[in-house]
Amino acid sequence: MTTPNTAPSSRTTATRPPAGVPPIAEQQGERVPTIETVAQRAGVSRQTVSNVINAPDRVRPDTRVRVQAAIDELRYRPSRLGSALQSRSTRSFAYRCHIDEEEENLLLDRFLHDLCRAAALRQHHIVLLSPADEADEIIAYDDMYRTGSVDGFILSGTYPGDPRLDFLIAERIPFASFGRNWDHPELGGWVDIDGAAGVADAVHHFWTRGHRRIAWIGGSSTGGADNDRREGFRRTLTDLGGDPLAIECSETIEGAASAAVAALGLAHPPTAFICATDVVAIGCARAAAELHRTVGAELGIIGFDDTRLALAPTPQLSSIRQPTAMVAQLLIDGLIATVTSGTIMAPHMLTPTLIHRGSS
Amino acid sequence: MTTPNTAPSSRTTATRPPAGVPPIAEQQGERVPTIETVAQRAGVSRQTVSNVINAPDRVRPDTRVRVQAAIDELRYRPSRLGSALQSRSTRSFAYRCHIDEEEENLLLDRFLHDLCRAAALRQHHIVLLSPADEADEIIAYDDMYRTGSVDGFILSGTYPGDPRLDFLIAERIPFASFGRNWDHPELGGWVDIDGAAGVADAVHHFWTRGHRRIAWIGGSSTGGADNDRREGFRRTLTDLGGDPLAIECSETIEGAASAAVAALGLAHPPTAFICATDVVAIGCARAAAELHRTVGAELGIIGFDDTRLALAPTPQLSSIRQPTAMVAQLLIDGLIATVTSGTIMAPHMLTPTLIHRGSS
DNA sequence: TCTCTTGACTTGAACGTTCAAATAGCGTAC
DNA sequence: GTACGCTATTTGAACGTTCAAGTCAAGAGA
Repeated sequence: MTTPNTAPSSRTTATRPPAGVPPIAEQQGERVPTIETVAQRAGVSRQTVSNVINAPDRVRPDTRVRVQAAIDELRYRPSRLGSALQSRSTRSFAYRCHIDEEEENLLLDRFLHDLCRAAALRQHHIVLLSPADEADEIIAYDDMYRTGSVDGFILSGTYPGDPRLDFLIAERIPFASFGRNWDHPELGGWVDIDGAAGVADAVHHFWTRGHRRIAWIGGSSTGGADNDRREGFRRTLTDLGGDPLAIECSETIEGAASAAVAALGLAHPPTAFICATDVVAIGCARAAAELHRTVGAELGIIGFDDTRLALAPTPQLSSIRQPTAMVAQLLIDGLIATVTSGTIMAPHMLTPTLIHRGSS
Repeated sequence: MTTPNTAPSSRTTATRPPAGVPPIAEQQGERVPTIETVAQRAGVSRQTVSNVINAPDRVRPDTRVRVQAAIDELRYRPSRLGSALQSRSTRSFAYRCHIDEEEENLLLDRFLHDLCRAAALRQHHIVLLSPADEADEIIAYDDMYRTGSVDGFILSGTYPGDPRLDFLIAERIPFASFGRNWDHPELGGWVDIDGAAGVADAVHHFWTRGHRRIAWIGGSSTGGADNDRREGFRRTLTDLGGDPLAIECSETIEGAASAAVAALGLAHPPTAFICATDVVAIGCARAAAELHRTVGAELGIIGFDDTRLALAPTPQLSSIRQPTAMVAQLLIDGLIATVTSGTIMAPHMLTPTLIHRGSS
C-alpha cells in the first residue's frame, strides 16, 4: 500500500487531465434543474410538478402535459436525496458481501446478482457492506441504520445462535434473511430453501435407479443448512430401509476428492454420492477419475447449488438447484413491507429442484 | 414469480408478527436524536455540535467534552442524508455487478470485495448496479448520477471502443476504471494491470527452465486485456528466439481441456501452457490428467488471476496474480479526487506477480 | 480610550423534496 | 342566494445537515 508499481506511462500524465479535455463537472453555468426550475418553466407550483411525477391522476391532463414537457426539456430527474430526506427512506438495503478466500461461493454470487435485480424492480438499491468479522458486522449494521444510510438489511448464511438476528430483532431494525432463523423460525423475517427436501429427492432418485449404498459427503457442521441437509439424507434413507453413510470432508475440491477416494476403498463402498456443494461434487468426480471409475449409472454423483461448476466435468453433474431469484424477490418485497408496515415478514420455505444430468 | 412453493409452516405464521414480539420501529416515543437534540442537551447551538464532529479544533476543549458527552448519552449519529443533501455528496459510488452465468469471474468477486474495503476506508459505500445489457448500463449511469444517488462510477472490464467511457467523459460524470481506456489511455481515469508484462514473466520462467515449445491458450478476443496478454506472449517469445503457439479456446474448463488435448496431440506439441485465466489452466490440467501426463517440470502450466481455483488441482497451479486490493484503493482514491477536484485521475499501470507453485 | 484582531460560538439560509393545510374556482342542491 | 362539495392547484413547513455571515467578549496595539 506504499507507492504503487507504476509503468513509465503513468509518470508522463500528471494529475491534471490532458489539454483539450475540460475538467469534469464544469457546469457552473448550467445548474442542475430542481423541481422549482421545472415549476417555473411550466408556470405551476413545486407541488404540482411533484404530483405529475408521483400522483399524475391528481393533475388536470392539460397541466400534466405542460409539466411533462418542461420535465423533458430540462431533463429533470428528482433528487433521491431530497425525497429521501423528506420521506425518511433511502430506498436502499445493505447486504454483506462476504468473499471467503477459502470457500467457494458461486451461489452467493448468483444470489447477489438476483438481489440487485429484485431490488431494481422495486426501485431500490443494494449497498455493500464488508465488515472484517462478525462483531464488526453488527457494528456496521448499527452504524448504517442509525446514520440513515439504508432502510434495512439483507442477511444470508444464518446459523443456530446467529447473533445478527438477535441484534436486529432486539434493535427493531428491518431485515430479511436468506436462511431461516434457526432458533426461532416462527419469528419470521426469512426465506429459506428446504434443503432436507432437496436431498430427499436426490435419495429417491438414486434409490429408484437401484442404488442401495448411497453416501452423503460434506462438511462437519453441527447446525445450520449443512446439518439440515445431512439429517434429511439420514432420515430419508433410513425410511427407505437403507443404511445411511455420511462422509465428512472439508468443502474443497481437494478435501472432497481424498475423502471420496477413501470411501470408494471401503469394503462396502458407496455407489452414489450426494454432495453438500458442487465443489464437493467436483471433488468426487475427480476421485472417480483417479480410480478410473466411470461416473453415471454405476457411480452416481449429485451436487448442490447448481452453479457453473456443475457443468465443468464430463459427464456434467446433476445438482440440486436453489431458486435464488425467487428468494431474492421475496426478501426484497418482504423487507419493503417491513420498512413500511413495521412488521416482520412471514417466513417462506421454498423447495429446491433436482436438475438431472449425466452424473446420476 | 407467482405463488412461492411454501412449506406448511409459512401458512401458520401470518403477515403479522407472532404475539409478544412488538413490531419493528415502534419508537414513536423516542424520536431519533438529531443534531438539534444534542445541541439543546449540551446547551450549545447546532453548529457547535457540527464543529465538534467535523472540526473539533474550532471548539474550546471544555465545550467539546460537554458536547461529546451529550452525543454519547443520546447515541447520536449524524444523518447521512442531511449532510449529503447539504454537501451535495452521497459519499458513495456505483459499480456494475455483472455475474455472467457462462464465465467464471472469481477475480471480479475479489475485486468487488477489495472495492468495498477500500471504499469503507474512506467512509464511502459501494452501491450495486445490475443492468440487463450495455445500453441499459449507460442509461443506469445517467439515471443514478442525475438523481444524485451516487457521486461517481467504478467500471471494470473495459475494451477498445467501450461506449461507457465515451459516455462518462462526454457527460463529465466522475468515474474510475479497472482496465485502461484502450482508445485514449492518455486521458487517464484508469488503473490497469500490465498483463503483457505478467505473461512475459511467465514466458521467461518457462524459458529458463528449458522449455522451448511454449503455448498461449485462451479466448479469441481481438482487443482488450486478453489480446494484450496474447501479444505480450508473442513478443516475448519471439524476442527469445522461440516460436509462439497461440491456441484458441472458449474460456471454460471443458473448452480449454479439449483444446489442450488437441494441442498435446500435435506433431510438435507444447511442453508448457500459459493460460488466459485460471479456468483455462484447470482445463489444461484436466487434459494432462486425461492423457496421463504429469503436470510439473515436464509439462508446465501457469494460470492467470490466482483465484482459489488455482489451488484445486494437484499439483497446485502457478498463476499470475493481479494486485486487486491496490487497484481498488487507487480507484477509490482517484475517484474521490475526481469528485472533489473535477479532474480525471492520472492513469496507473501496475505489474502482476507470478506466484510459483507446483505446476511450473 | 479607542480601534482592531482574534477566538468561540450563534443565527439565517440553503440543499431538494413531500406532507398537510389552505385557497381558488366552479358547479349544484336547497 | 347562500351553503356545500368537489377538484385543481398553491403555500408553509419540515426533513437534518453545513456554509456563510453574524454576534459577542476578551485581549492587543496605538
